[in-house]
Amino acid sequence: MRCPAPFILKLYEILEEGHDRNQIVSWNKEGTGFVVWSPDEFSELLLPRYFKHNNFSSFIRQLNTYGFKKCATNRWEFQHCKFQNGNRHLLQEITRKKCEPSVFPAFLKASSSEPVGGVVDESSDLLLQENENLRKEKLELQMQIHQYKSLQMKLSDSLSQYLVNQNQFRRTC
Amino acid sequence: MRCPAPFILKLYEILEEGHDRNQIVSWNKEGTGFVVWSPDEFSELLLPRYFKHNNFSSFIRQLNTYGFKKCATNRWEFQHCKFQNGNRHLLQEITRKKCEPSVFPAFLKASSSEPVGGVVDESSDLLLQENENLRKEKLELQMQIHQYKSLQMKLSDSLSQYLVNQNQFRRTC
Amino acid sequence: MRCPAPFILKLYEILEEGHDRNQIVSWNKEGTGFVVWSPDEFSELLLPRYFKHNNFSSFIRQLNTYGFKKCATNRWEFQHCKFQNGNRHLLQEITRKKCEPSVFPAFLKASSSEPVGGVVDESSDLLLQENENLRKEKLELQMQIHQYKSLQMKLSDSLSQYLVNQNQFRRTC
DNA sequence: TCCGTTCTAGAATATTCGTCG
DNA sequence: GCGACGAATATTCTAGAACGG
Repeated sequence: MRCPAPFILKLYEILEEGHDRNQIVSWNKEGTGFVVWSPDEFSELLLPRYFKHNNFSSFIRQLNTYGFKKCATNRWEFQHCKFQNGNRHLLQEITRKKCEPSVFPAFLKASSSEPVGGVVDESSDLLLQENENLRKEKLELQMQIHQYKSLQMKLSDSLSQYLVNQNQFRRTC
Repeated sequence: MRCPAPFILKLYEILEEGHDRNQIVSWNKEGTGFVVWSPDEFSELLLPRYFKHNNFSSFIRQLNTYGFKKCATNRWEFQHCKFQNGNRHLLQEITRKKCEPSVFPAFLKASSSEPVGGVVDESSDLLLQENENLRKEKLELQMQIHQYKSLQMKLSDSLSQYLVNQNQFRRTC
Repeated sequence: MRCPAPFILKLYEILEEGHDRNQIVSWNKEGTGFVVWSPDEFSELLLPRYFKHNNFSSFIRQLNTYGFKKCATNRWEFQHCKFQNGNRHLLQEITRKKCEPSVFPAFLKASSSEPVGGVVDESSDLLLQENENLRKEKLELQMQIHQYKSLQMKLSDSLSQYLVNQNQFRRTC
């Protein structure tokens, strides 16, 4: 893994650029988490600078997605064990929680690693899959044909209409 | 389905609010599609008003996601059979394409839905029927294509013939 | 390998001929990548001089084909480890990515060409052939559709172009 | 065959909305 | 109410696929 997730990096940068915005958001005393002191100002001033929205709840959703936990009842303080002041190198260990359906990768791994031989059901399954594909492709073709049909109509209309106009023009020219 | 997808609705509204922005984007003549006449201005002025970005490519990605097709080689003109000027009620029929990461999910679904009891003959029988259907549908498609081919020929002939006449007309005008 | 790929060479030349076009595109500070500062001007002024188009997206596609990566979220900055200011001799190491049909197609191909796992039912074998034929026929259909699509495009372009000329003609007639 | 151009899709992250305990 | 999460849509970056020179 090369670099931290974009969201994590931006969050860290927001805290790095402290200045007088410490009254809006800052690391906690121990540097083991951060506190949003003023959700309103944070949402209106800082969020739009770093993200494509100004909703505090969306920000919270991202925090949860990356495994941050709210760790106080009376203020907006969040923690993640790998998110610490001064330890930028830990950031890349903070990943999305997405629990990967994992049915898939597992299947791929299995099919590629072990010889497919011997299991009769698999061949039938493959045929099913084959037919599934064919059906989908057929739908695609039908949609394409329909579109060209529309275009054709449009073209035909334009042309005939133009011919009419043109004849009138000739007469009056 | 209650109302159209957000993206579709916004797209329609952009075109509805024509005014003098028709030089940036507008319905085509027949109202069966739309043309982005100036991608630059469209990206800088209109996109940020309706979406959270100003990237033309992101806009294109959304169009493709909802099944729109580019239908001209020299302009940014797009069509979708359910996207027509004046037919707002059709918008809700425009939906996102299912991701179905292509072949795999289909395979998984098929294999999981079937009783794993190794009844190969039954599945083979089903596949036979499946193929039968596919063949019939394919014939349908071929007939359709033949029709459009004929129409196309006529159109092309008319147009070229007209161009010839027109040139003669100009000379003698 | 003798000389760099044409695209890579042109890209390098564009950056070499800096002048006052640095406001359109230039090397980054470190010379480890480049930034397109003004995609609009870049597309309209520079692309046509070096390539056969003026589409920014086509330019991006080429960059990706050769393994360049976008390395900033707020600007069009791209990097490739072998693309550095002053190191012209590295350019020939930048090559097109090989198709590498990924895991999937390979698996599918194998399954369709030869009966998997050796012992497969006769009926299944027939179905395999059936599907093979269906696939071929589908390709035929696609080719036909593509032909009509091309014709359609040309027709449409011709017609619209002609209408424009015609209007001009009328005014001056 | 390889490269370039175009159009569309895949895949990952981001944003929004709603629900559940 | 509240904190966490699922799911749908949106945005971004990269790749697939077809065609043509």
